[in-house]
Amino acid sequence: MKNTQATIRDIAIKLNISISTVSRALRGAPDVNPETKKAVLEMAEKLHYEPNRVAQSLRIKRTNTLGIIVPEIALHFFSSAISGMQEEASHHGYSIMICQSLESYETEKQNVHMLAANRVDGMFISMSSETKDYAHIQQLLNKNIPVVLFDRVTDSLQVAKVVVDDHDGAFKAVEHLIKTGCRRIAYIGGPLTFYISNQRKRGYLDALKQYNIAPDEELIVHCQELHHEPVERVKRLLQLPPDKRPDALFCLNDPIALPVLQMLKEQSIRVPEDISVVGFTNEPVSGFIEPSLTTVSQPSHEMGKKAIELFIQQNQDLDNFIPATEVMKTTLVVRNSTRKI
Amino acid sequence: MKNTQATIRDIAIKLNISISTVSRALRGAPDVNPETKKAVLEMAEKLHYEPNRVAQSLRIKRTNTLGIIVPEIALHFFSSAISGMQEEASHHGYSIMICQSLESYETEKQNVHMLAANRVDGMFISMSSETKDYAHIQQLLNKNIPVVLFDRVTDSLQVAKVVVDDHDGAFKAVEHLIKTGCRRIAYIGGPLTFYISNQRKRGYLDALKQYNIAPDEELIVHCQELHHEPVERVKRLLQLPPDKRPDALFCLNDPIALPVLQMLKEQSIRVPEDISVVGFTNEPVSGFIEPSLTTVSQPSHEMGKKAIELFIQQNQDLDNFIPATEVMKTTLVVRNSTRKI
DNA sequence: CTGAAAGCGCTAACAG
DNA sequence: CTGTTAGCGCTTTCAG
Repeated sequence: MKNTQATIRDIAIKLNISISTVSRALRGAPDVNPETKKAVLEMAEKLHYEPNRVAQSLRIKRTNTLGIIVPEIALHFFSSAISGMQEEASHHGYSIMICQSLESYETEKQNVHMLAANRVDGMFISMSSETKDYAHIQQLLNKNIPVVLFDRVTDSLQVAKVVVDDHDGAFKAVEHLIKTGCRRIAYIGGPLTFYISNQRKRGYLDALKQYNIAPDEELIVHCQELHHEPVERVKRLLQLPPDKRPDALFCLNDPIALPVLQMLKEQSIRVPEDISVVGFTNEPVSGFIEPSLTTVSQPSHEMGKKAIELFIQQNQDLDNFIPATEVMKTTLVVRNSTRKI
Repeated sequence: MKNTQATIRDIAIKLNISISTVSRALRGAPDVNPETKKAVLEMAEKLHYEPNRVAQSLRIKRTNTLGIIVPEIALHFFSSAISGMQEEASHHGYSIMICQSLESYETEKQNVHMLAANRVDGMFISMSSETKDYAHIQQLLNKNIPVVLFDRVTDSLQVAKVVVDDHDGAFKAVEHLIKTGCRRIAYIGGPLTFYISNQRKRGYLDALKQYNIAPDEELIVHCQELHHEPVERVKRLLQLPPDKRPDALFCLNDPIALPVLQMLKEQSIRVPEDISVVGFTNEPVSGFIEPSLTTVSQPSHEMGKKAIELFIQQNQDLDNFIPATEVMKTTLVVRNSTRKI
């Protein structure tokens, strides 16, 4: 009593016709007698027939399934991007399979293998902060499996990408800090190998330069780990002598800025009077925290949709395909963690 | 140049042995010459062989894939539950496929069909608020596809379930309101057919009863739609004459309570001085909003893990399996949207 | 320890 | 318009 699932064979036998006719009828092929077709459809309904996509996939060498790898499903930026992908994918008849790397390079590699073994038709990857070797992804390309990177990307790979203009977003954020009177602006970033962190750092440095503020190495922090280290590093910055101390913090992202804000509150350091704080991403929490967080907003849902669109385009014209990088605009959302102009 | 993927056949030919031997070696079967095995493994590595799970699945009639259907991926409760399922599933060698119903019954049905067509080994469903007919799920059971319902469940189906003690959570929430001096407590719920809404309503009514407060039908609201309607309905409640007006709102969940809180702020109605508000779920935002929201916390990540565990158990002992309902404990999180005792 | 052969459920020529 | 046939890549008897 295991697999009670009906097959086209069952339908064929019941109707005393061949399985190929059933197959054709089911798929709505043009050259099939309307009566036969009707009979097949009715019998399928009656037997609760459900096409076996596994068998189909094996035969047609396509699974109509897309694989997604993100660092952490539960982070709003990613769940929102996934949601966008899911919607767009289902419009095009694709199912999605999801993995999380939990910011581990090894897990990410395993995820890639698992999805490859499942023969997904394409992979959508936002890389772990640990990842600095891209052989596992290059291998997919060698096997002609389309890859779209989003948000957490790298220059080392010739593939379609969906990113925001990190440099521009960071520039606008830091410019805002400068315009509101901050001069000793610290950058709280991620690992040195972390692409988006470096892009945002470049934007930070360029803004300083434009306003003739000399960067101070002491105020540029690279965290290896993003959960606990940032708060500790900021604490250390606050212990610098008064003239060395930062008067603003530009954080790699909101998940870093929020606990920092929390810590400042605990230490009774006033924001923005004593120190300004800016994040990146615009998590839903950020608008509600007290003081609300000034941040750079990324269109997560749209980025997800766009990633799928890029894949669809690429598939339509496989031969002369040039990997496109879609750069989406960020918006500076000014709230209360920075001073008024 | 399409599928450059190596197969066991390729390995067999290169090594001049039979494909069955390759298959055995790859799966680490016991009865295979260590030398042959070594050669096979090396050749597999060399050819970047990746087992074809599609073919495997067709043959062994198991896909090692689990299907998940939630109303909305981007809601924190669900993305957190999914994250828990993903982790637990991958421990047991399962991949996961994800769909969202977007609170639509029709979409939910399509999702079920799609996952069934993909021959997932089990389905994990949190039903849409629209769903009041369960034939689509009953059909899965008839086909011996294990189903685990979580959070959004129903009594009408004999399946494994993971829920929180909604009645108890609601009771505690309302009891807290009463103890802090509220007497005209409104319940802002979902559709009459929405199981969890009714459970929470029961908890609400029982708390009133226990404290000898007569329920007032006027204060019990059932919203058909959960995005805009609740705020409108609360506005109407506030227009009641002073002696009829509620002094507290117990909301079905945080996604309802938060916009309500926002609206009260806009209307300069003080919380909790003029009116207390309690939610359910404990979204991350809820602790940060001003005033922070008193709510009932659900262990979303753990619920996800538990759902997978239930499925694994069920699979180990298919014959004498009795569908278990796992009831998890909620915690009342007292914050600033309710008065102090 | 290894090979031959059958078949999972379906599609796609090809022939009528 | 319909049936026959040959696989897709893999596992699994059954013989050696």
